[in-house]
Amino acid sequence: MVTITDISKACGVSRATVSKALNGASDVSPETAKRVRDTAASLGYLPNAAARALKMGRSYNIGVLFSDATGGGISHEYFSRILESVKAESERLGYDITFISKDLGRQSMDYYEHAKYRSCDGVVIASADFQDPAIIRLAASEIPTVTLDYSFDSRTSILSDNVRGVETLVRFVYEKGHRKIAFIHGEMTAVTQKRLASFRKTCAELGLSIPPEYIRPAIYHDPRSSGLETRALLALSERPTCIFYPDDLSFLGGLSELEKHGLSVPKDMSVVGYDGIPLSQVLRPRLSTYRQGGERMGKEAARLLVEQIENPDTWIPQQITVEGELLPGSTVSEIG
Amino acid sequence: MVTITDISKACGVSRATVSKALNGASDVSPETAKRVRDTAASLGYLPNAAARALKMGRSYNIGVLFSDATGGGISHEYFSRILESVKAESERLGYDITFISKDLGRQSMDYYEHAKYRSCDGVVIASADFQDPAIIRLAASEIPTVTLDYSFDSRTSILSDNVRGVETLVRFVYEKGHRKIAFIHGEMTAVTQKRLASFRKTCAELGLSIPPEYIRPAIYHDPRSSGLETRALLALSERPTCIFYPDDLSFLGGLSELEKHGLSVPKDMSVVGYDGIPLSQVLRPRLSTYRQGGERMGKEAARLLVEQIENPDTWIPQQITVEGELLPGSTVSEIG
DNA sequence: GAGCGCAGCGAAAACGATTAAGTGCTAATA
DNA sequence: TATTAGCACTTAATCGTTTTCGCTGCGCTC
Repeated sequence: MVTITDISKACGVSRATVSKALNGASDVSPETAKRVRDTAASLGYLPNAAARALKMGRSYNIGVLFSDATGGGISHEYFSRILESVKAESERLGYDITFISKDLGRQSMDYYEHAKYRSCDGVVIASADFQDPAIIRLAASEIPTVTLDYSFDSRTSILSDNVRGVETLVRFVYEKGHRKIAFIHGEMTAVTQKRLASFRKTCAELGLSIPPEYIRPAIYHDPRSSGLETRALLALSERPTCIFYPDDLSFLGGLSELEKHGLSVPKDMSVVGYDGIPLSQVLRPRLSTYRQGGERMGKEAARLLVEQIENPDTWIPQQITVEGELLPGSTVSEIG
Repeated sequence: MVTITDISKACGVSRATVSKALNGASDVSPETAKRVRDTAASLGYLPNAAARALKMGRSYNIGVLFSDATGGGISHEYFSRILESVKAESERLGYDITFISKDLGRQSMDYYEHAKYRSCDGVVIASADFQDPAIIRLAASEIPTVTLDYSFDSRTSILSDNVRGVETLVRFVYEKGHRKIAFIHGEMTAVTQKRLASFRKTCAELGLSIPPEYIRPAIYHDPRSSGLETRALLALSERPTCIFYPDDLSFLGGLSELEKHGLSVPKDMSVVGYDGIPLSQVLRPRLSTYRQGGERMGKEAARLLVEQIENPDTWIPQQITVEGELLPGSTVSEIG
């Protein structure tokens, strides 16, 4: 491994000067700087991130936290899109990313300890159980963090506009003439609460009274669970004309249940999804859904985290909401 | 930050002893060891990964390489499943994972340099253009590597059993009575070549002669492209009775094209996919496909990489093939 | 010619951990 | 009794960088 010392010997200057030259310090002559850079290149010098991190207390490494327990694992479209854009933007800004987890090997660490151990300059909390004390500890620590889809007090967060998304969808189906709208939702997280509240509020604004049995709990990304709720809805004496699903994938569970009952979409039943994953636009009929701005969210998360890392003193926590867009699709029929 | 020095002061022993006690070295008395561990715990000591890496030349960090250029980005089911299992297994074995890329910030590095810079103990090459000189350089370097779905000479690799997978599917549809089988394949990578060769070989073994126009190039994970090829197949004077798609997602493009022609699956046309992503088993009809053992592959990759890292001298490169399984589904009809 | 400022460079001390070599000490062996 | 062996610990060097503080000469001013 070629080090700064090798360069200093080859150039006949001190290690201090080499370091300064390589980092563009002002007190080294242009000629020396060039000579140093040239020999560094010809020797194939690479800085040593560990030594740097040790000395500077900065690792140029940011942690990403995906706790799969909540079912928000990497392999869900929405999260992998976020991960990909966090990665791309971080790298653009000169930071690597490392996954942060509980329990590394036989050492048991919590998230905060893990991040400290790797001296992460900051952490993106992408998907987690926000009630978990370990998450709360991390968010309350001195380590810069950005959370996605949840706001801790006086910390920076990026939010998908769930309120607006649901409102947009409700108004969309309302305008198509639907009045009996059912809402199948996921587990009761902060996100779900917002969506449900928005659903209720928008319905109220539109003068719709939604019977309680139209609002049904299911599980995100679980077609089986939403299939069961669909069946329950179909068993009602007064069936809805339109069903909201917790996400695009859940819709598929509903779809097969509808088909079992001989109902076709959208002729006999209108449906909408949520997320706008690529798949939803490849299906026939194209799903009516709301596309969350995952890549924008990931990019903003990385950007704000780095800004916070590099300006710790002047940093003011922000909550940014990233808008999505309605994908009209064709699973909502014009009625009445 | 509490360091080993703080502990040594609190305990009245030298830093060396603290280090040894914490790492379970033999030449420290049980009592001292306990005292050190206790004060370490009470002080909230955390080792510093950077200092460790610097001194030991081992970072307990493994690099993961996903170059999105090839379309094998993180957000495809198959790859995110692999990523997730690589992550889980690595963490179980005490290693963190960091993404390796070209170009970190304004520094331009190739993969090898990046891995060196972060002193990764090894790299999992999960998805990449294996012709890329930068990849070749990495694979030829002294850094332990494991590649997925590609074998470099005398390096360890994990392969999906593409040959067997395609053979299984061909025999499956053959037994259902199909004789006119079309094969839409993805870009001509090593994997594609294997699949195509297996298709040809199995057909030959079964005495089927496949007209050249039944074999059509498309693009992986691109429903549009496979839709076009489907259209071309339907335009033939002698249509196939069964179509192979490059992957499950591509099938959806074919499906919508078939529907446009008023053909229903599997009544008028049988189809099979590849990958066996969860979605494929939620669709109605359930897709007949071959499920690749992504999580097994990721797990094996991590396991073998760590084994290689920890036994560099006695390491013998291996090629492991991970079997998948047929998901019969119901998109292949019984004919003849 | 004394005094001053400045540009360019170097010496040396960190950062936090590991580890080879060495130091006393007690107890067992020859 | 002298030697050895082993235990439990310490000393000090080391990994590759960064950074503070000084030092040296040079040119300029008064």
